[in-house]
Amino acid sequence: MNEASPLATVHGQPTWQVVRAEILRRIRARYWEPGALIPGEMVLAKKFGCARATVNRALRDLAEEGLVERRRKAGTRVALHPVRKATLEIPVTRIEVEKRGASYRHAVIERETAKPPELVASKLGSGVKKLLHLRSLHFADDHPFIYEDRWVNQVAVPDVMKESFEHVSTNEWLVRNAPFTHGDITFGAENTTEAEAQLLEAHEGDAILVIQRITWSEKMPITFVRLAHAPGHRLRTTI
Amino acid sequence: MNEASPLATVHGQPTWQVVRAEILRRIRARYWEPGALIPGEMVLAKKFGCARATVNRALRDLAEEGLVERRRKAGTRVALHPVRKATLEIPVTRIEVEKRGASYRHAVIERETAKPPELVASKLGSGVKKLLHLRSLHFADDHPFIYEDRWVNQVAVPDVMKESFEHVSTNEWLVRNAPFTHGDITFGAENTTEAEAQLLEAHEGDAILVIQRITWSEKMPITFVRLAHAPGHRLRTTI
DNA sequence: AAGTGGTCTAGACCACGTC
DNA sequence: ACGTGGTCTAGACCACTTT
Repeated sequence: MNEASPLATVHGQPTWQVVRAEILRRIRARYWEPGALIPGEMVLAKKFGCARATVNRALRDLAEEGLVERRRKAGTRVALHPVRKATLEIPVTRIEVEKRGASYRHAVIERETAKPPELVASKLGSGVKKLLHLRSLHFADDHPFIYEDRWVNQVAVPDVMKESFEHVSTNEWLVRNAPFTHGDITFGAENTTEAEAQLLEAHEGDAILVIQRITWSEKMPITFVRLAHAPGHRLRTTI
Repeated sequence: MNEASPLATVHGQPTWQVVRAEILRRIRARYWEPGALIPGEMVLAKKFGCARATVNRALRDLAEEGLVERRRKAGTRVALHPVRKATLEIPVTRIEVEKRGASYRHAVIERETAKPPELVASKLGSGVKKLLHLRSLHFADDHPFIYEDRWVNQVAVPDVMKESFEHVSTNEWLVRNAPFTHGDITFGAENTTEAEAQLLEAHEGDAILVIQRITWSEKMPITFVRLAHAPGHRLRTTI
């Protein structure tokens, strides 16, 4: 096991990635054990024969992935409990359907201005009164794909009242017209109610994946949406 | 709307984040519309009164988030379909339970060396023959939390045969003794079978969140695991 | 008080992809 | 061929913490 080889002889790859890979190798080989202190950036830079900024880039990347923990003055340590992070892409429904090679279509089932149920109101904040309620279905190749139940804050997005959403899905329209700054998402499994089952062409009680999302623009809540996916729907990702 | 203010008068925040915020503001304000070409790094650097590397850092960050698309020679464009990415943290089960303020305990239900079902075998690759099969339950405050069904490749992790997993969960042991390089994850909803329902103290047919994970060390498959969560379990994250 | 990472700069060279 | 982003460097100053 080589100790201090000045930059491994790898080509094509940027130096910081080579450094990153070498540090990763040492961590995995237990050369630096979990919880152990890794040499400082200047030391590593000299060892690898590169600039400190390059080592910094490598370590910063590893820190973002949760494999090392960095603190000023305290130094860099190998993470005790490397929390792996899986990133799920949240595309617009139309794109998601088309990516599966299916044709997309959507239909608005109900559209009303109404008082939200307590559950929705509490999540959006008590100050939100005027809400547009939209229920719609997204289809993939004419099969129900997602049943969407959405509440939109009219104060945050006044233009929403002018749009029928017959040609553009609410989802896509909002991305264009009311970009959000941040949001909360929860993933869960639920048994379909009779009504949902009918809409999704499923059987009552079928297990479905339900995603709830609330988005804000700064401090102003924009929308709450509950997406009930057809049975069998799966989310995939890699780590 | 100020046009070319050399660095906004924001304090405490690193310059690259100020630049990033300003670019983000212009995108959201439609100053640069979706699909539009953003000025080059050198131009922006001069406009903001900072070094090109600083602008680069800001734009690189935005690119990673999917808000802009960058290509050499072609330049930087505002993304047409900003794919938001939600990052889910995948902690060791024990940590996840303890983070909820509950006490953790686990129990091995079954342990055998067996031929995997076709479904598992196909996912791990046909070359994998010797597998350890482990079924176990994870408890939170003595209530079933996750039912785990796991297959471990004995060739990749020979030491696995020496461990009883009565004191350390397989999950945690593998993190220590067989770190993986990458993996696939799928999230789905399923109705519990009668057997599962009994283990999870649920009713047959209850909707549960099921996570399947396959991990590799380079090209060697390490383990396949199916995690059946107790009814009502939710994953949360922010975007 | 001192050491470590965080950031910034000015300049340079290079790789890629468009032209 | 040429322009843009990608990377690298050497040096500097600063912020945060631990000692």
